[in-house]
Amino acid sequence: MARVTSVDLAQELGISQSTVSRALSNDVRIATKTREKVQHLALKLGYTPNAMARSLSTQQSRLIGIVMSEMTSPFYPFVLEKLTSKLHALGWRVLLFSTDAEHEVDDLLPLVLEYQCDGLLIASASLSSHMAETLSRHGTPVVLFNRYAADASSSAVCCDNRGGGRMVAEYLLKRPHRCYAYIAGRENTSTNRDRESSYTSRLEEAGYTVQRETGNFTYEAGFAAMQRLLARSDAPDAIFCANDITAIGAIDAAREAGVKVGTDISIVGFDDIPMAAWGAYNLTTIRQPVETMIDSSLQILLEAIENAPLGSNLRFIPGSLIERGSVKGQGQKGKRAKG
Amino acid sequence: MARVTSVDLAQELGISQSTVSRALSNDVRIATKTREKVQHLALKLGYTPNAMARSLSTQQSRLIGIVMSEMTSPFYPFVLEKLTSKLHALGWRVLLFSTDAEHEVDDLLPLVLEYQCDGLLIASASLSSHMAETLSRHGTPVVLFNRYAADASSSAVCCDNRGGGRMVAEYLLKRPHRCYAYIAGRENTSTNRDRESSYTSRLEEAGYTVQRETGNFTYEAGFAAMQRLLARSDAPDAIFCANDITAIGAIDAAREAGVKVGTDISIVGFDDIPMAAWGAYNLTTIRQPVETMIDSSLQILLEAIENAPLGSNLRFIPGSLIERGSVKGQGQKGKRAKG
DNA sequence: GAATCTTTTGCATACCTATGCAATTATCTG
DNA sequence: CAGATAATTGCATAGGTATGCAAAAGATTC
Repeated sequence: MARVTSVDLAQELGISQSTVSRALSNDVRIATKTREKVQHLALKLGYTPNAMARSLSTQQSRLIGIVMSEMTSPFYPFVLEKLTSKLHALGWRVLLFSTDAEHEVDDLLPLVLEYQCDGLLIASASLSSHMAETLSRHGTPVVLFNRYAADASSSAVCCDNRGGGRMVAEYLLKRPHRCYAYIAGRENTSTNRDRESSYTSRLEEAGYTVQRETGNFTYEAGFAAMQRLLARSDAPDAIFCANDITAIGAIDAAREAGVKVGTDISIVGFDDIPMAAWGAYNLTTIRQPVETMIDSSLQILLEAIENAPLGSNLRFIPGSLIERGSVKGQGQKGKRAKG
Repeated sequence: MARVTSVDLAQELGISQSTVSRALSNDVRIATKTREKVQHLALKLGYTPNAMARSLSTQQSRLIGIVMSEMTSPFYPFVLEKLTSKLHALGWRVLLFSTDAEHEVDDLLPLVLEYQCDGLLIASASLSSHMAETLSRHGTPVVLFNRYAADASSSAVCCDNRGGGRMVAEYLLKRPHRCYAYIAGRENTSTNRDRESSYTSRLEEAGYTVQRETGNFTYEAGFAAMQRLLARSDAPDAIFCANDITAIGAIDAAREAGVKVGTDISIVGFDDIPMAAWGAYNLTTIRQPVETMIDSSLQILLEAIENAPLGSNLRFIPGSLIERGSVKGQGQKGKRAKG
């Protein structure tokens, strides 16, 4: 029951604890023979180093805190999985925190700090500038994923949401549409703001006004918003949704109302979650460059941990438009379900 | 930059470190005045206790390891989110490990042990008996979620998959079906085995033989399996899929082939993920009692951490059949998309 | 074989908190 | 006010690892 420690190994072999420690970390100064003896015994006795003690001694926890808020939205589990497996491969461990609403992130931070995380990654949630400052005082680097701070005080990696919104506007403008709308995501997110403002301003540039319905990035909200749009006298025939889940809800609402998506009206999403490719939806959308975004975040974060903190680092990575069947005049593109 | 420690507080106030420690943990023995002084200064200087040092001292990490394998399958993010938020509320932190294939879980365990997790929760992955033994030697309680060990050596909480499979068989038998099939999940999972064997044996009891296609719990596999089934001369008209994602793939394949789901053929899933309720699929399925399963797991795990390890504890929680529109002769039940 | 250099090991301590026990101070009692 | 009890604080150490520096052992050279 009592775990075996490096001291136990030392006693058993009649050598000092420091030698054991060095032998186990393959220190060149230790004679090959001793090293082998130690490692052999360690294996035999099932020795496991105590990471807590090590952290205390080295002042490094090898722990990365990940704070994630929309864990059940299909986009983020993928991100989380990739992040953790990549971090593991690099010898880091992941301390996971989840939060529902945005404001709770601040309450979580003390816990992160208690565990001496060497770095922090915050996905789909933002950080008060006060907390950003606390972190920086502690010397804990932080990277925001798919959000950025208004004051650009923290590093962040985002999809180029503005570029994406503009791309959608231009794509829709090229096809025969009368009337445009946007179904929003949660209002206080940079993601929603950027997608909306770029889409809207591009359309206004072209002389259109854009209808708007509220939403919150969920299926149910998309469904309801679409029903409201369809009930209008000037119902739009080109709808850009804040994300794919919302768009899918909108499609289902349209179908239920007997409106043909891809023929009568156009719906475009954002994310390219797996469900967007599912046969029943076949959704035209902006694909977030997830892998690149993940790699970028990790690169920035780990870099900041290694070297001194080198100020904040903002990176926007362009997405790409994936043409499927939910926009008018696209022909039968992507009609087949994804293989 | 240098983090402020309890020693710093002590020096600043001209008292001993032990008094600071006790004051911060609200020890009754400390005079109210002193306690307030200490807590006030702690707040002012932004003192954060060092969890590593505490763990070392108390021999408790307050860390729960969660190992999860199918993080991108829609069922598990929900589980993960619930688990972490409930654990947080109870003052525990979550160390997250993800793994692709089953065999890798063993490789992960040393890492879990290094960080002195007080308990371990393994979801949708299983544990070699060798590793189960290692854990028990270290005195680390473990609970399996939705898997159980063949030798019942570890505690586990599962949906009653056998009951679920039987329920589906009986439900389908009551309606006009000619010919039955099963689209499998990953073969080496207890989940798949239990769902299949109970379904099949109940149907065989009723004098039917059951066709079978392989799969692996994914959309793509379900899609392909359905295509193969439809290509058969004796194509089945009642298909039970190992999980919802597979069933959704199957539905899309059927539609593409011009087969009407809920009219020409019946498809039933397992899990009741949110997508099952989406208008386009409207899938009849077995709902896993997730919340109950989660609460049960935590209860068993935390109990085992508190008290001595009290042997293994198996719990099977019954699911319930959710009638929607993907089975023949159901009428229009659940035709509306979920509100 | 002494002197020098190289290789290998050990000593001592830092890291930060919690806690048993002893010591000190304050409060009470008759 | 002495003596006893209660309240409060401090001392000392454990917990397990890493690491700077000194010491010891071994190898090399002339």
